[in-house]
Amino acid sequence: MKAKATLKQIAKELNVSVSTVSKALNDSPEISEVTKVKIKEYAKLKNYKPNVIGLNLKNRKTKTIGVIIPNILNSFFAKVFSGIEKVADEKGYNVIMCISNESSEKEAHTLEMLSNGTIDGFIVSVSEEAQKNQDYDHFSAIINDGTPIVMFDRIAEGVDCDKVIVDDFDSALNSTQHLIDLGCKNIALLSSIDNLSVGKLRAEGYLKALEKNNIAVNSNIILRTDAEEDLKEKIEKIFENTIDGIFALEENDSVAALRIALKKGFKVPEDISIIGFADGILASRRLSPSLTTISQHGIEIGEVAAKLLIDRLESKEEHVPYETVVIKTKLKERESTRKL
Amino acid sequence: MKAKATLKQIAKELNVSVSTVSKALNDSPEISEVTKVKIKEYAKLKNYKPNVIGLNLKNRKTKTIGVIIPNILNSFFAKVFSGIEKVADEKGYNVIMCISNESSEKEAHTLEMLSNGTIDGFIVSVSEEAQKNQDYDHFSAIINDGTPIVMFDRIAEGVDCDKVIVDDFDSALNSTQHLIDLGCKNIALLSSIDNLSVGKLRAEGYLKALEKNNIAVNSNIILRTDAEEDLKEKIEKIFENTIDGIFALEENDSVAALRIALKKGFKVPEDISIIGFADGILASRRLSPSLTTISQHGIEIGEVAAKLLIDRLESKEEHVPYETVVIKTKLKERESTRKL
DNA sequence: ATTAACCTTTTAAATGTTTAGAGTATGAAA
DNA sequence: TTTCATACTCTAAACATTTAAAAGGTTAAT
Repeated sequence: MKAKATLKQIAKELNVSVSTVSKALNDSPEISEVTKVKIKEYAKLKNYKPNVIGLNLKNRKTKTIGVIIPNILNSFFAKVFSGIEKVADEKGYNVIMCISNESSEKEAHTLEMLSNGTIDGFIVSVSEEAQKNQDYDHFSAIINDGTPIVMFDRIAEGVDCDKVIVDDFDSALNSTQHLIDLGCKNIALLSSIDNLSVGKLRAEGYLKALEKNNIAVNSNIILRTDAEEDLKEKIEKIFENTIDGIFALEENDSVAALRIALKKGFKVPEDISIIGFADGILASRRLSPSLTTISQHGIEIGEVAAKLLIDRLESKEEHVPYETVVIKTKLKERESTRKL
Repeated sequence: MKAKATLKQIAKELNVSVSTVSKALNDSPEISEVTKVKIKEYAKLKNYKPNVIGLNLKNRKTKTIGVIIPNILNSFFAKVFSGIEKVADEKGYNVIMCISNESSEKEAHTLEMLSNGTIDGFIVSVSEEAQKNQDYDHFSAIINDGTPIVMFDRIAEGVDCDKVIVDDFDSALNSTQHLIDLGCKNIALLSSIDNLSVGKLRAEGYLKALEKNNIAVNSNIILRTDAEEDLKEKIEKIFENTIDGIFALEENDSVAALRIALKKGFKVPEDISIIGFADGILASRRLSPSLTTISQHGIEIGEVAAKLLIDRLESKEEHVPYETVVIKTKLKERESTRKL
């Protein structure tokens, strides 16, 4: 492990001052051609690369953004991340990634840790715990300290910052309407994410669609929970009622519903049509029958979030107003719904 | 955006020197109780947090590790990453993540970028392109410069560094043997990753099992390719031969094989048994019938890799010999294979 | 009273970089 | 020959931190 070349070492070796070396390497007109050539050649020989930390200290920025997501194994978040990484890379930014594991405390801790110089700004999707407890003070504190945050998907209503969301309400409304248009009279709602802001919005969209079509709400075929356990049992209970349509707010819910429907001998889509939100890539489109899904454009969400953040970081203006970008979802019709 | 508190500002405000403040906050015995209390209180009031970059420059390390993986949408890599993140977090390290997108050039560029002070060490799974071209110089260069690298899964044979691998050869051997034990006489091999080191090793394991059991190699039922396109067509061609077992080297391959088998009217596992390597979480165990898989313990791989790297970073010894840790896979018997 | 010992604080250097400003030499113009 | 501009290089400060070493002051011991 040979010591890395620094300006200081080069300066000493060539009997010039550190600043001469710096200026020569930055091609300053103050330095004579002869000296420049000499220094540049020597630097190349020694494979000199400016030390990033020295630069960071000088510039008081790091060209690094911190991403905090609840869980990388959820492929929606993985997709968003890949969008972030793509844009960050294009603009010369690094990405530090932290997993909150849905813990409010780890979220807060990470914000604290990274905001003291390590990163220039954050992109965050709020942890379940923080959403449940409406515990958003750690975000406000960081923003007040001057570190910008962009939130996506799971956002904190009260916190003033840039946000990127999916049109959860509208797409739930439209999807439910789609089921109604297909002739479904008894549409079950399956939600295992009723603790999340997005879950609530989607459920509201469903209810709105029923209301618009003068369909009475049947609470026997509505499952709104936040527990992972007994999901199967709970869904099976829903099946004890008459249903001809299922609207699932999460990929897990729709996959589980499909399996149960098939097991109970229903024909999909002939007897029951199923539409579900799809976080992921793998499951839904590969099942038989493949699931009609509402795709959430995870990659695009990530790209937009990264652009918002970097634009703010590089803006000369002090007080750019905060933006909320809504990404439109798209209904991907597959085999689990009849054709109109 | 109020300016963040620094030692300098505190020192000025309290009319002491910067070093007094530093020492007081670090609880140095050199400083009197009175002064300590005064400084600590003021620092707390101003919410002083030491600037990490200043520290990094001083300590010449950043407590940050760089992870370079080919693709975060592949859930095997997502799993490994979550293992890395977990250990890193426990030991107080941050993780910068970069996606190589299977590009050798981006891989090299990332190594270059980050190795000049930003990170203390790397964890890498080699890009497809680099593996194809045996283009590993960028790794050696970084290691020579004194930045440690730990490679996992897709490793570079010639490069001297810590490695974490799965026992690809042995597990392919054992899985094929398992199919043979089940009575399969004509076991097809499906590989769409024949360009990767792991793909080659697994194929060799398959061949070795046939050899051991004196089963002639039938090249008509062996598919070794590195192209994603026409995978379905290629697999369908394999089905034109007599087969009663399928050994798939990648999740995609096994899922595709299952669908095709079912479509062609085969009963699984009665007519054909299927075993596949499983990178992911979602697909295989949810299909009907669910797939028997070789699970790769992605999270454990990540944990071990992170431990290896951090141990090396924090070791006082200069020349700790490099290690190669082999993680044992496990056959998860599900519905796509008969019971013995 | 002198000195040693001690306690507390400050100075200065170090990490690697940039850059404003000062300094020096050379050549030309007056 | 003096002066001035020009061309080049160097000094020093800045970013935020730590720490060895020096310095200042008090107390106690000889």
